[in-house]
Amino acid sequence: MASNAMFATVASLVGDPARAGMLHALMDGRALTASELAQVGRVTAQTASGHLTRMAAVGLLSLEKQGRHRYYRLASQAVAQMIESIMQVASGLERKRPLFVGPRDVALRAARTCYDHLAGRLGVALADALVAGGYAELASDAGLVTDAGIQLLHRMGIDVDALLARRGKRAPRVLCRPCLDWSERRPHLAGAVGAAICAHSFQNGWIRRIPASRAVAITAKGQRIFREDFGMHLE
Amino acid sequence: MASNAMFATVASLVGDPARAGMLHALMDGRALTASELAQVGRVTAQTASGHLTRMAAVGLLSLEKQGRHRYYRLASQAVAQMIESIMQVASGLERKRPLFVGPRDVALRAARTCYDHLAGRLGVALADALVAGGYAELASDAGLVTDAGIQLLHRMGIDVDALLARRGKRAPRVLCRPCLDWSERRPHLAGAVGAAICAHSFQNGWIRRIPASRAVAITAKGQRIFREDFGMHLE
DNA sequence: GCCACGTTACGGTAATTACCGAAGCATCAG
DNA sequence: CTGATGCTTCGGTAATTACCGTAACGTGGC
Repeated sequence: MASNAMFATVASLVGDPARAGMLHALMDGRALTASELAQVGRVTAQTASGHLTRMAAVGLLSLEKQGRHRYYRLASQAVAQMIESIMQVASGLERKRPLFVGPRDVALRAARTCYDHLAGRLGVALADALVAGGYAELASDAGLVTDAGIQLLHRMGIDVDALLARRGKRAPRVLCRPCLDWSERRPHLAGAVGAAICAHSFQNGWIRRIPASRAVAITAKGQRIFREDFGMHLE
Repeated sequence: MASNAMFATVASLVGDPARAGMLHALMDGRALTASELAQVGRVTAQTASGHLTRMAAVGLLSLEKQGRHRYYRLASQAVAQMIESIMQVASGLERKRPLFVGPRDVALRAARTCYDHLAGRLGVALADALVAGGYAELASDAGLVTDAGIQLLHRMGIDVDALLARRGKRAPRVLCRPCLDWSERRPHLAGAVGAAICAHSFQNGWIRRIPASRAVAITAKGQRIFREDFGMHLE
């Protein structure tokens, strides 16, 4: 098969520790500058520049010039899903050896973004609450939002119909993708619906980003809404 | 984060051309001997042995000794999904340059297995037929089998209820996972239901494996059943 | 016992590649 | 213009690692 070479190229690019760190940092879906990425990759600016150029040339990253800054981001959702699935395997394999949890990990495990949706205990709790309330059904393979769920989201200000219309065809049911959480080992809500909820949570100030991290903090307002409107149990 | 090292290790293992070829060959879900894998990786037996030992040590592969043969297979479905997602990215990036299609690719594009389910034009046609007949609904994120679909599968001899019971909880609906086909660029049926259909197709002689390849051939019996019972359009 | 076969362990070699220092561009501020 | 900042290009070095030849180790057949 012809694509075998490109397959190895892609995996090989991801396989370098410095580049892996950069990609990891980009998993929150934001665009970062070359300097920031050099920092998270723990290499000098020159080395980082080379890495970034290569990844952009192949198409893993997309580049946006802005003044004297160069913002790199993941090129597509497919790339994010690929990284997610590798993390999935890696965390599964690592579980066999003793695992130290640093202080930064604590925040990450509590709540973080996974490219475009919520993950960590927050993400899992959200998924659990939606399932418990009959708003969604979630299996390991796939999930769907029930009519009650569509109404709930609409009340919260998320127009699911517009979401579907934007994606072309109007499906008879609102389907969503489950994403197995690497820290909680439980599925949470991904896909278009998960992304919409995450974006809406940021816009309305329910959560905010913790600087220099993929972790997010839940605001007081968010605490109330998640608890009262979604029926979530945030320990 | 601690798992960054393992993340890079995993991706790095997949990133070597020889190992990539081996993993690619293992994507049909079968177990292959070290010699066979050396052949597909285009390396000598000694080199292959080293590769295989490393991948098994990390946990990407599982090993089964049988007489003087050593059978290696993908360690888990998670590994298969990871490879699938990398192929996804790789084929998307490669599409930009002219692509020559070898004679072996023709068979692969027509019908092949993707770890545990059907892919290629056969897989896509199956998915299309199920959707067209109202037996399934398939979005890019997720999919589900309708009641009519459950009945159809039951008539064909696939007990969906048993399938769900085996997976623990009985979900209110039969959900399934869509898998974007790298050759057809269209979703086909994966997940538990996809795997069951594939296994059943082999057992009942609707399809058979083409030796030394992930490609499968559709038997005369299969042609008839796919066409008449499933309503598929095989070009 | 023997031989054939599949597989693994141990050398040395060759190629790849990540890395940084120094220097060169580009952009913005003054 | 001058300086400062962000980023890239170039050159040389060091480390990693894939590879194979040879040899040894198991297993099964005779």
